[in-house]
This record gives sequence, C-alpha cells and structure tokens, in this order.
Amino acid sequence: MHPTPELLQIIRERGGKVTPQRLAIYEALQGNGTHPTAEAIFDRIRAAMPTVSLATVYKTLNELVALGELRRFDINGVSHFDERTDAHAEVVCLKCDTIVDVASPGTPPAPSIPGFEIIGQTQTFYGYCSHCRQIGAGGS
Amino acid sequence: MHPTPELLQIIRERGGKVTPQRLAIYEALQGNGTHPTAEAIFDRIRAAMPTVSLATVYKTLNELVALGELRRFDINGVSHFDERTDAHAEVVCLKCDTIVDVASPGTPPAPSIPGFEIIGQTQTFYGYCSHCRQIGAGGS
DNA sequence: GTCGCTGCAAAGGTTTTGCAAGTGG
DNA sequence: CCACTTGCAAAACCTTTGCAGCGAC
Repeated sequence: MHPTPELLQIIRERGGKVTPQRLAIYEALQGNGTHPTAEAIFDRIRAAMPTVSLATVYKTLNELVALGELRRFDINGVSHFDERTDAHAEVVCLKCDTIVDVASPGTPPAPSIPGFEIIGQTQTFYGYCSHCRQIGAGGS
Repeated sequence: MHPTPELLQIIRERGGKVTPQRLAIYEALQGNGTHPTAEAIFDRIRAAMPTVSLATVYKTLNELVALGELRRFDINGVSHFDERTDAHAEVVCLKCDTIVDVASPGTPPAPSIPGFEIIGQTQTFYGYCSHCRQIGAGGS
C-alpha cells in the first residue's frame, strides 16, 4: 500500500474526494503487520471519529482492494486486510485467528501453469501462537 | 486426509457411528484437487442421496476439520475444503475463485517464531486463470 | 452548485444451531 | 435399547446495498 499522501493523489486523479473518513482509514492501515478486520479498523478510527459507520469502512477498504492497494482474504468467515501486496510470508493462529507477517524464509519460485497469470503470492504457516498454546490448543 | 476405511475406524474409535451420509461425504472428498465448497459437496452427494441436508454436510466437514483430516479456508465469504493437510502449493483465480493444487516448486523452510508452533503450511499464488483471462480480467 | 460520499437501516448470502424423529451398534 | 445423527427451519453472522442528506471542490 502506498503512503497516505500518494493514496490521496490517486483518489483525486480518479475524481474522488478526500474525506476525513478516508484519511482516518488510510492512517489506520499504515504500518500494520496484523491484518486487521473491517471491524478492527472501525473500532480504531471510531475513537477519533465516533459517527463513522461500519458500511463506510467496508466501502473504503473494498475501494482500496479494487485499486490494488490492499489485499483482502477471509479467515473463518471474517475478512482481513493486508497492506502488503508483495510476496511475503505470514503466520496464522488456528485458534485466535491472529495473523502476523514474518520475514520470508526465502521466496519460492512461482510455478508455471499454462495460461495462468500469477500476480502475487504468499506463504502461509498454520499453527498456534504462544498465547493460545498456554491456554491449551490441543485436541478438544 | 486418510482414505475412507481409516476414517471410519477413527470415527468408531471416538464412539461415533458410520452413517450413509458420512460415507458419501468421505467418498466425495477423496482425490480432490479442486477445494470444493460445502455446497459443491452437497450437490455431488445429493445425486445418490436426495434427502441429505446441507446442515449435515457442514457438520461432517467441520468434524473432519476438528480431527485434523481436512483444512478449511474461506474465499470471498465461502468456505472451501482441502483434503490435503501437508505442505503444498495452490493457485487461486481472483475472478472465479477456483483453486487448484499445483506441484510445489520447492517447500520453503518454516520460519522460527518464538513460542509459535507451526503445524502446516501452504504457498498460495494469486492471479487469473486462462478462462477468466479470455473473458477479460483486467481492471475495469 | 454539483457530484460524490456518508450513515442508517434493511437486505443478502453463508454457516450454525435447536430439537424431534430416525438409526447404527 | 441408548446414544449419536440426521433433517428441517430458524437464527446468527458478516457484508453489501439503497437512499436521503451532507460536504468536498
């Protein structure tokens, strides 16, 4: 994702408007290695902007996804957003659904599938975070 | 995922019962590189078992996930199920959401995160399949 | 002043749940 | 027979949509 000033320019160039809501959402996304949900972003900006609506957050996030500035993916029926669109690795806790970016242990080469155009990739590691392991993440 | 006979044994050992529904669902999952949705499984077994319900399919699939026999993940708000739980690579079409397993171009080493227990991994490649590219998948 | 954006509330689609009836062991 | 499962339908959940009013430019 581009830094906020560039995002504002992109919006302007497309005939869009720079609103306080967009600004707040862009800022809330910057420097995030935690892949927040729409609701997490919502809560974050509501502190400074109590009247903002969840629908607006969704619209703005989807807009960024359409612009290729954000990657969206679902975990257990909930959408998460990743400001990184380049190849990287992430770790997912199967219990609390927390997702954390990690240093890629080595970018694997892209496979060649005839006719398929690859535009991005991630490595995903599943497991249990230290917090959930202490609570007890094993069977049942 | 284990082959059907072993799955039946696992169910029995846990005090469960071998029902025609479970049998049909296990069979429908075997040899699948396509990561079907619950509804896809539902349609598949309904041909031979018209009275089966979608709720039963969900319950059975979730049961297999809890047993570690199946991996579940969401694409655009819809759950897909993968019979492979080992490290492998897959390709996702961003337009039609089709997911296909591919030969892993090389399994990357797992990163070391203190306290985090890694139990599985996948490499995911995003892009557009040949079919969707012909229709026109670019911006718009 | 215009056009796009916001916020509200209601709709939409998928997945889960509760419970009576059915069935495997 | 008893306990586990099934199937139905309703509930729950997240996300999207429609529209009137507001605000950026």
